[in-house]
Amino acid sequence: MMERADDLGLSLSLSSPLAPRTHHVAMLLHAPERRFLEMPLLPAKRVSAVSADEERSGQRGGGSDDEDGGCGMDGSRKKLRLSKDQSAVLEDSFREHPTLNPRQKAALAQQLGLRSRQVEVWFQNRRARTKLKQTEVDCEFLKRCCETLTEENRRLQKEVQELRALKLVSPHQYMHMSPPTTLTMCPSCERVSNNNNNNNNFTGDRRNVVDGAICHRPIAVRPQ
DNA sequence: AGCTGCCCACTGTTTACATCA
DNA sequence: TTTGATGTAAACAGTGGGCAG
Repeated sequence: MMERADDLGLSLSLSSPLAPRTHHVAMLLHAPERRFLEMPLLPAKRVSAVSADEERSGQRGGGSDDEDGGCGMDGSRKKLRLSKDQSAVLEDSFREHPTLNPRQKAALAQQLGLRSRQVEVWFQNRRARTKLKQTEVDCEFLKRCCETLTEENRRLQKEVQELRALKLVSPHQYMHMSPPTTLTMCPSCERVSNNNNNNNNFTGDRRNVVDGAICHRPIAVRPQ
């Protein structure tokens, strides 16, 4: 029963102060990935489950059992389940600042009726979850990049083969052909562009245009 | 150099839910 | 259809190491 990340609906907002510090790949994400990252916060299934449990147990919201560390009379630790409201407040707070200073922590703990330690642990776990989900997103994105590049490579190999064959068969016609698809890699930003639309790599203007931005050290790659 | 507090990674326990016989 | 066993994912929490003040 592997739940997909988007089913879980965890928010991994790139606007989070956590994101730029820890995840470089996230900065490269295109629109679909962004949409995923901006999904709602709580897994709906879990929310309803907790609510049902709340109704059954009548516990929740107060952490009144926590000064003893949540242990029952027999010494067994009773697992705490945060209420929907507590979770919502914590999530809101997390979105504002993924790490807490001692004052914020104490205030939040008081507001929610929890121990500071519980708030601290919740934030630690929340950061870990965020990181895990982000890693999954990054992995998925890189996988798609790899597939795209593999496909592009295959296409270009084929094109090279065809051009070589053409060159052998009719060299004269080959000389008068328009330039084939050519990829140009910018050495500074390491991005690859298709210069079919701008042939300035092979004209007077030797600058390299990558997605509209002009880089200054052109490298032209042409089929042999 | 030792202390303290914080964070992270790892791990264990508990809980809820899905599936199947 | 109901029920109990089982597997899995998620949430909460403890522990130890690293690091900065």
